[in-house]
Amino acid sequence: MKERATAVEAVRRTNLGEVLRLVHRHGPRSRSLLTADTGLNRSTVADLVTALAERGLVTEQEPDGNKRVGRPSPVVSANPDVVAIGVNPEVDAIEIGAVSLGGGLRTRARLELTRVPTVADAVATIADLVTRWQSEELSGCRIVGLGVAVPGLVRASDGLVRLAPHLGWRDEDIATPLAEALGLPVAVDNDASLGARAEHLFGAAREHADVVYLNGGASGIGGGLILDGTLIRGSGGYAGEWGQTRPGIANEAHRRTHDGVLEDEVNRARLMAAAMLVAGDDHALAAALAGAPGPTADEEVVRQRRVLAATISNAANVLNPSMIVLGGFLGILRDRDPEGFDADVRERSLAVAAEDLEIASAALGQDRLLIGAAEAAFAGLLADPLGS
Amino acid sequence: MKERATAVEAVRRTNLGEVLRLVHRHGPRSRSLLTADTGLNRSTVADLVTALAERGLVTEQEPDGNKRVGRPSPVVSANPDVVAIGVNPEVDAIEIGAVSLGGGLRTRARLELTRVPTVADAVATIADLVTRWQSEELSGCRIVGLGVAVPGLVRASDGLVRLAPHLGWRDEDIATPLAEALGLPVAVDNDASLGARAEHLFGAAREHADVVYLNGGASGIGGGLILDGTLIRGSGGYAGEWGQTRPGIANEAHRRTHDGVLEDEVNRARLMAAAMLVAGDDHALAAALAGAPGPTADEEVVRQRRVLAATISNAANVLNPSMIVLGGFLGILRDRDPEGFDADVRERSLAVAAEDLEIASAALGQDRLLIGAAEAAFAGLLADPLGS
DNA sequence: AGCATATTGGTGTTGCTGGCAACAAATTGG
DNA sequence: CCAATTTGTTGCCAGCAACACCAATATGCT
Repeated sequence: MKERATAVEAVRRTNLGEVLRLVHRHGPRSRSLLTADTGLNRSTVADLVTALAERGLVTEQEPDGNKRVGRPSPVVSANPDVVAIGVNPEVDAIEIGAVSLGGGLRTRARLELTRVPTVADAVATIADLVTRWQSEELSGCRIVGLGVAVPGLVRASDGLVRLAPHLGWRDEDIATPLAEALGLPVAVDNDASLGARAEHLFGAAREHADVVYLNGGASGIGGGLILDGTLIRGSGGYAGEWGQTRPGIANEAHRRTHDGVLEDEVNRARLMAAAMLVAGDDHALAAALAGAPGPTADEEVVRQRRVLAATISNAANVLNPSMIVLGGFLGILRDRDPEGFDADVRERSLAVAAEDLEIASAALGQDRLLIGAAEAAFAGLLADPLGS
Repeated sequence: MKERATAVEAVRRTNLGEVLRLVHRHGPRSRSLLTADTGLNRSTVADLVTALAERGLVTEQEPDGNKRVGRPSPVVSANPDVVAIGVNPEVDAIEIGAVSLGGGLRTRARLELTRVPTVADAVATIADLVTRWQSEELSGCRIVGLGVAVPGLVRASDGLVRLAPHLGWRDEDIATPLAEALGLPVAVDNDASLGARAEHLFGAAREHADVVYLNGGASGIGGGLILDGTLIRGSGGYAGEWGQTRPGIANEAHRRTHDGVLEDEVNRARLMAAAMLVAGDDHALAAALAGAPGPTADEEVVRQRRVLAATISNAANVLNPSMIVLGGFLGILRDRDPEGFDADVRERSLAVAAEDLEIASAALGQDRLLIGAAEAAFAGLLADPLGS
């Protein structure tokens, strides 16, 4: 192996990656469209597509009969037999999905657990299922890697799980044993960051370069941050921990804790209690809140919305995103009256920061984390499509 | 002019820019050091340096006698006769500086004003001085452009000043008339963003890729944000407005306004009042606070520090920077007891986010904005050193 | 002093990449 | 059936960085 590739070869890698990224993220495209999108020469694009097709990364179909003047241009599609595995270990289950190049979820499974998994449990369970998939559902497929979405703090430099409180993991390395068990490259990242990436690529925040993503789960509030089109991880990889910030609460009556952090105040358990629910998913929670008798549930919703809106407008002032995406129960809070919520945020934001700001509830459902995790696994391929 | 440069030529541009950037930002370097830093081949670096020298951007000196084994390597320096002009229009004066390639401030001037300048005033004053400089102090120099640091909100796409409250500017275009008057390219940006860039390149945040910069001035609190090594401007260019965020205040006794924003609570005027000063710069303020009798001044410092620390720890949790730089009177607040302040911030931050976090007061003085503005003017040259 | 060794600059050559022009192919529309 | 239009294909060219080889200059050992 060469110590260092030439800079001209890097151009080739970049261009190959750009073509592959286009067909991966924006669906099948004709060669002529690719030349327009990349700005490269026709002959160059032809060469790049041929190279990708030889490696089995893309396929060329007959031109679609869209009846335009001129010679029809063959359509280039990502090969759906090239897949990445996305994994999301949680307290009660491990979810695994195989995502095709092109973005389609090919298969998925939810493995229920009887106890909170250790790293060894998780590795064994995952390796077992993936190995089975390799000889069944995914036989004939090329698996390029695994991505793991961990509900906790993940060190960016090496993917070490510094702290995943609900799993009870502390300074655990899951990447190495998984990679050894399967012989595949493994990427590990925080779940909210990967959710942000998924919403950015395939969900509510498509085409937005500056995105704030906030997700409310049973365990707390996490976030992801895309600025200038790139996922921001911070110096250690721990960026996005909105749940641990201290919200500005103007009305002291709205405060439930002394000097508490956002996830103490805006909190799924409090909503469940207000809706008089003992258990249930987000869907059940939304329904219960809508049908709850008396003013208690409404008051709690209003209170949490207020605190959340204050936090979001702070984020809008500091980061000036064009899109803020709310996932999990935060989406429920907003959906009770989206216009009112958005107006509340805008009112507390700088006018110029608010003028281009959109707010949306998450578009992708449960598959969000699996897609984001798989995307992290695809990253290496997209950076260097022909690389060994 | 070509419609589109070839991708191989882009490699050349990038490499030329990288060499020039190295000698600009990190001082004179031997050719052999440049090859090591760029990772390029010796012969390539020789070619690049020659091309830059032919354009008068760098000069080569005799090897310094550092007595190392092997053939001595000539030292490459940025040509200090290549300059960019940095400008900072303010309420009471317009500051202008000529910054050399290499980072040195070559000349500067402070033009006192009798009234708040209009855009036309500012353009006339600036153009006048720069024209005089061109035939005197800067005769023989090549001026590559102007950068303007505006105390207000600047639209990223075209440099339009959307709102500069203290100057009374609203939707004003200063770039076009300045560019026409001088025949030079003009870049406009928010003052705090440019201050952040200056601290990042030449000040307290050197070598840090993720930096939060907060500056406290007479008019309020602005900020700049460098993440992943790049200046974050947000979707419209208005990122960094910490002054308009609502701080988390745990102790209600520390609150001075109802539902006020950070710059209502943490505020230079309140400090001046507590120090019983009517006028004075930051130096005078620091001295007065240190010497003020009675507990009033101390209490106000403690109160403002608390509120500021809460805001900063929120930023640390969300952005996970490796360095937070405090400028202006915020630096004074911290300097009263740096260790105590930093500990307060750390205590309210996630442990993992705090472990790599440094906090510092700004290292560059008054020249900060001029250097940052000039750097914005240099950006075009560094992106394409031989371009037209 | 003399020689081997180490490091770097200089020069010409080589290999790779994308652009380009000319030609061929495929389709529409009259 | 032909003109117009658009795109794929082919062969050639220019730009760029790497490489090999030689020259220059220093150190260190004998």
